[in-house]
Formats: sequence, structure tokens, C-alpha cells
Amino acid sequence: MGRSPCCEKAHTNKGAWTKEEDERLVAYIKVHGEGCWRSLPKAAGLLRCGKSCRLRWINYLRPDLKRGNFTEEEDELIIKLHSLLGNKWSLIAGRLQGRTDNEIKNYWNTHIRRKLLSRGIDPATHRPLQGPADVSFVKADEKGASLIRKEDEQKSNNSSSSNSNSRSSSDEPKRWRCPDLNLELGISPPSHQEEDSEEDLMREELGLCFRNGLLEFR
DNA sequence: AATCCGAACAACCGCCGCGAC
DNA sequence: TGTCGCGGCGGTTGTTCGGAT
Repeated sequence: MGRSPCCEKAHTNKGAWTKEEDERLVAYIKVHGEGCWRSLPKAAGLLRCGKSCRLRWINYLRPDLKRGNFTEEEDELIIKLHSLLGNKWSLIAGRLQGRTDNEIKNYWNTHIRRKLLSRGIDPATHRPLQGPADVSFVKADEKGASLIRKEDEQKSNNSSSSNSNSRSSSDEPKRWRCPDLNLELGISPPSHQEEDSEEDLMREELGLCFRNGLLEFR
């Protein structure tokens, strides 16, 4: 069976954090710093599991969080990074000061996906949506909600033969690629024989480089 | 005024990578 | 070399809120 749970679930709170819990967590981390999440709740006097504390701190309580609306520049940067990295939210977040992976993930799913669809761009592949039917669908529905539903249906159809959890396809090689961009990010650096592709230029612009065969930030 | 519905986002769950032993 | 535990990640769910009917 699976591994044991990260904490004694019977004696932990779940759901929304109270003001007092937040204050306790912040006060503890101010004194002791981050880390040792497993032992933190007991030490801080919190009836929470360590994971929950970590998440709350990372996504909400950290003092360097920006919060508030995303700027147009941030939008475009997220789109560029996503086209290169796919759903690697933590990597994308690492490039946006004061933003968390969870925040960017939520923002992507609620705003940017719709924005790209309204531009006639497939948010999964960053390519123009295929076929006249899809385009007219966008025009007919500015909000894109129906299109998203349609896209979801297609996705579920496509994935019906395979597990939707990409990480569970364990026979995949130990590398990952940007969706439909032919970017084999875990293998050898791009050949110099070819001229710089659009992706190469984008990597350059975003400060990405290959190191030990892996795509990393400079 | 009540209800419905979708958007937004906080939080949880399950899995994986990696270091320690 | 294999196992275990922790931290981290990405997907998903739950809750809240505001606008439409």
C-alpha cells in the first residue's frame, strides 16, 4: 500500500486558516525560520499538518509576496514561459518575483487560458486553434467558457486511453517536453547546425539555457 | 428578495525526487 | 543497493463572492 500519511490526520484542522493560526505560523517562522515542516506544527502550537503549514506560508503569508492583479507584462511573460516549460508552475513562478506557483496556476486556469482562446490560440500547444469550426466558436463566444468546455471534452476523449495524470505514465522516458513544441528539454542541447529557431530566441530572451543536458534558468 | 451560476482562488491530495541511512 | 521520510510539485476540489435572472 501507499506510504503513511504525513501527519496524524485525526487531530489536525483542515480548511480555511484562522487569523490566529496565521499569526502563530508567522510568529514561529519569524523566530525559527522556514523548514522542518513536519515538526513545525507541534512546535508552533498548531493543529495542522506540516504540508498545510508550508502551503499556507509559501502561498499566502510569506512577506515577499506581491499579491494583487497581474500586470500585462506578467501575463505575457507567463505565456512565454508556459510555451517553453509547460505546466512547470514552480519554474515559471521562479521567474516572477513575488508570485507563487499556486497563484500562477490558478491565474493561468482562470484568466490566461481564456485570453489565449479568445485570441484563437490553443493554450495547451500555443498554436493557432485548428479548423474553422474552432475559430468561429471563439468568435461566437468572447468569454471562451464554452470553448474551454469543448477543449476539456476533447482532452478527456484524448486521454481516455491513458491516465490523465502525466506523471503516472511511468514508461515515459525520464525527460519532459514542451507540448507540441518539439522541445526535448531533458536531452542534448540544440544543435548549432540549424539556425536559431523561434524557441531558441525565446529561451535566450527569457534567460534560459541548457546545462548538463537540462533546460535551466541562468 | 431569493436563487442560480460561473469566476476566482485557497487549500487539499497523491505522487515523485532526492538525500540520509 | 534498497528503503524510508521529507519536502516539493502539479492536479483537483471546495468555498466564497458577485452578477444575472
